[in-house]
Amino acid sequence: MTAPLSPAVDYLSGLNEQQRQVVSSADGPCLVLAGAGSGKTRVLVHRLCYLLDRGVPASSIVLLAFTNRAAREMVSRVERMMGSCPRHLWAGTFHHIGNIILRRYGRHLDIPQNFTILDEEDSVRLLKDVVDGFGSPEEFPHARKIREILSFSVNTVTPLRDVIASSMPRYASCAHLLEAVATEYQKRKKRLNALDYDDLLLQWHRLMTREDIGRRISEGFRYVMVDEYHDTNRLQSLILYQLARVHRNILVVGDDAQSIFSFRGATINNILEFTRVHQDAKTFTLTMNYRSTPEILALANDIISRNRIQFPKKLVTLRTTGVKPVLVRCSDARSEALYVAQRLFQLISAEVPPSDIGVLFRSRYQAAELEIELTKLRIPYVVRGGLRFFEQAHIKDVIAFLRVAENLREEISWRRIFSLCDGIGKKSLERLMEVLAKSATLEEFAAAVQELKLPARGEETVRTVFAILASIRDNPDPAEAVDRVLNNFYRKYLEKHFRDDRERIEDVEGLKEIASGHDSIQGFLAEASLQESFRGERHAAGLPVVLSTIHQAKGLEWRIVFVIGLCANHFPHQSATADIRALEEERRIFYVAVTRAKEDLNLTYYMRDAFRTLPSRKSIFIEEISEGLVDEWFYS
DNA sequence: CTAACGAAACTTTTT
DNA sequence: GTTTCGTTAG
Ligand SMILES: Nc1ncnc2c1ncn2[C@@H]1O[C@H](COP(=O)(O)OP(=O)(O)OP(=O)(O)O)[C@@H](O)[C@H]1O
Repeated sequence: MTAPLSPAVDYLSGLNEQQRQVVSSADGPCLVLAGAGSGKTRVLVHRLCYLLDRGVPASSIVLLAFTNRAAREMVSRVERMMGSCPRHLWAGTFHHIGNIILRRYGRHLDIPQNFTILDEEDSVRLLKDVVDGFGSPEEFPHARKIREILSFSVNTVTPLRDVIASSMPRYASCAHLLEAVATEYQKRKKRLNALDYDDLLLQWHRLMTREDIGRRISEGFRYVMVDEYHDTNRLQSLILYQLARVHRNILVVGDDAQSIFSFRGATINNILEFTRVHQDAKTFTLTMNYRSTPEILALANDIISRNRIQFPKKLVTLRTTGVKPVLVRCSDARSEALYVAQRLFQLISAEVPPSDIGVLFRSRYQAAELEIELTKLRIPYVVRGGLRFFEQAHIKDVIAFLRVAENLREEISWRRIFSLCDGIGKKSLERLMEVLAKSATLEEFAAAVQELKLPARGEETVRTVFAILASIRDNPDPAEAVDRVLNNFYRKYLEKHFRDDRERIEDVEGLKEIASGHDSIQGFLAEASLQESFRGERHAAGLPVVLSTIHQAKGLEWRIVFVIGLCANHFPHQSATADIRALEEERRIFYVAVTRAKEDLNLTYYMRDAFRTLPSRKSIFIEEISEGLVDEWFYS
C-alpha cells in the first residue's frame, strides 16, 4: 500500500491533546469516558478519517450509533472531511446492522433470507392473539405490558421469571402462564417467518457465538466503534464482545451522566465493566466542554449534582461568558405555547436560521399546543418523537400489502389487509386465516378462498386484493407497488372512512416517494421498520425548527434551546417519582436537555393544567436549582 | 354476518 | 387522540 499524499496529521488538527491521543492511539479495546459536549462524537469522526486515511478499508469498520440519523450524520461529516464518500462502511444502529447480518448469514440459524421485521405494534398484536388463545382466567397483564417484560428480559439477558419477580411482582402469580405465552409467541414468530426488534439482537448474538461463522464475521471487522455506549444494554455488550473477538479493536465512547434508556435495558454497567471484560483496555477521558457557555454549564453541573447514585462530574468550558439561562413562568399550556411561538417568530424575523433553534420536551404530547401556534404563525417545524412516520396506521395498511407479497406466511399483515376489506368481518377473517395456514403459495390461497363462499361484497374486495398482490409479485418495484395499492384499493377506503383522508393520501404519496429510492421491496421494508424518520421530516419546507423529545435529541446541539413543560405533573414523569433510580434517570433526562444548548437556554413551565382541576406547579427539578443560576421571567 | 355508532379506558421515553 | 368494547339495525 502506498503512503497517502495527505498525511494523517490533517485529521489531528482541530483537536485538543486528549482528543488527539484517542484518534491516533485507540488500538485495542478503548473506553472514552467524557461529559456532554466534550467532543466524543467528534473524536469518533476524526478517528474514522484517520483510519480510512491510513488505508483501512471502509468495509472492515463498523460504527454503531444510537439512531440511524446519528450514524448518517457522522458518516456525512467523514465525507465532508475526506472529500469523498466512504463506500461500504458499516454504520447504523445495532438493529440495522443486525438486520443486514441476519439477511446474509441467517441461514446458518435456519432464518430464511426474506424474514419480516415486526415493529412494536405488530408484536403486541401477535402477543394479544396468543394471550386470547390462552383464555385468561385471572388478572393478566395487557399485551403491551407483556411485550415490555419479554423485551426487557431479552435485552438484559435475564430469565423472564427474574424480570417478573424484580420489576413486576404484581404478576408473580401468573409467571408460569407468562412463560407459556412467551414460548408460544416464539413459535408463532417462527411460523410467520418474522423477527421482532429484540430478535435482531438476540439472533445476531446467537450467530456470533457460533464458532465458525461468528469468527468469520468478526474477522471481517477490524475496527468496531460505538457511540453513546452508556445507553447500550447487556445483550448489545455481548454482541460487541463477539464482534471484536478477533481483532480486538473496539472503541466505545460514553457518559454515565447521560444514560436515559434504562427502560429498554440500557445500563452503565457496560461502562463500569468494560476494562474488566476487555483485557488490557485503555481508558481515556476528555475534560473540556466545547459546546456551552459557562452559564449553561453551571446550571447543568448544579442539576446533576442532586443525583446521589451518580459519579460526581463537573463540566468545564473555555467558552467566553454568555447570558444566564432564563426561566419563564406561564399561566397554562396554551400561554406557554404562545410565548415560545412568539419568541421563535421574533428570532426568525431577526434572521436567526430556524435550524439554530431546538425545542425540547419530556413527552410527545407536550408539543401539541405549540404545533398549533406555529402553524398559525406559518413557522415551519418538524416533530421528532412519539409515533414514527412508518408507524402511522394508514402507512402500515399500505405496507402490509408489500409485506405479504414478500412473505406469504406473515399473518399479522394479512389480518390487517382483510380487516380493511368491505364485507369482511370477524368470522370471515378467521376463515380466511384457516385457509391461509393450509396454502403454500399465493395462487393456492387465492384459489382456496374462491371455495369459501364469502359474502358477495367481501368476495369482491378480496379478489381485488389478490389481483394487487399478484401484480406486485410480477413487478416488484416498491414505488409501483405502493401506487397500485393506493389507486386500486386504498384511496377508496380512506375516502370512505376518514374525514382527514386528504392528509392520509398525501402521506401515502410521500411513502411512494420514499419507496422510489429503493429497488427492492425488502430494502424498502427494512427502512420502514428501522428508520426513525418522522412525519414532515422529508419534505419540510426550508429549514424547519426542530421540536423533539429529549430522548430523540441525544447527541445533538442547537445555539438556542427551549425546554418546555417543566411542570411537576409532567416532568419527572408521574410513574417515575416513587423510585429513586427512576427519579434520578428523569433528572439525567433534564440534564441531557440542558446540555444541548450552546448559547441561549430557555426553560418554561406553567401553573394550570387545562384538563385537570388540580393546579400545576414547577417541576422539582426547577425547584431545586441553586440560587442565582437562572433569570426568572413571567409571561401572561 | 357485517357496519356503524357511542361509551369508556387507555395515552413516557425507542429500535 | 386512539383503540376497544357493547349495542343495534340492516
Ligand atoms: N477540539 C475542539 N475544538 C473545537 N470545537 C470542538 C472540539 N471538540 C469538540 N468541539 C465541538 O464541541 C461540540 C460538542 O462536540 P460533540 O458533539 O462531539 O460532543 P459529545 O461529547 O459527543 O457530546 P454529547 O455527549 O452531548 O453527545 C461540537 O460542536 C464540536 O464541534
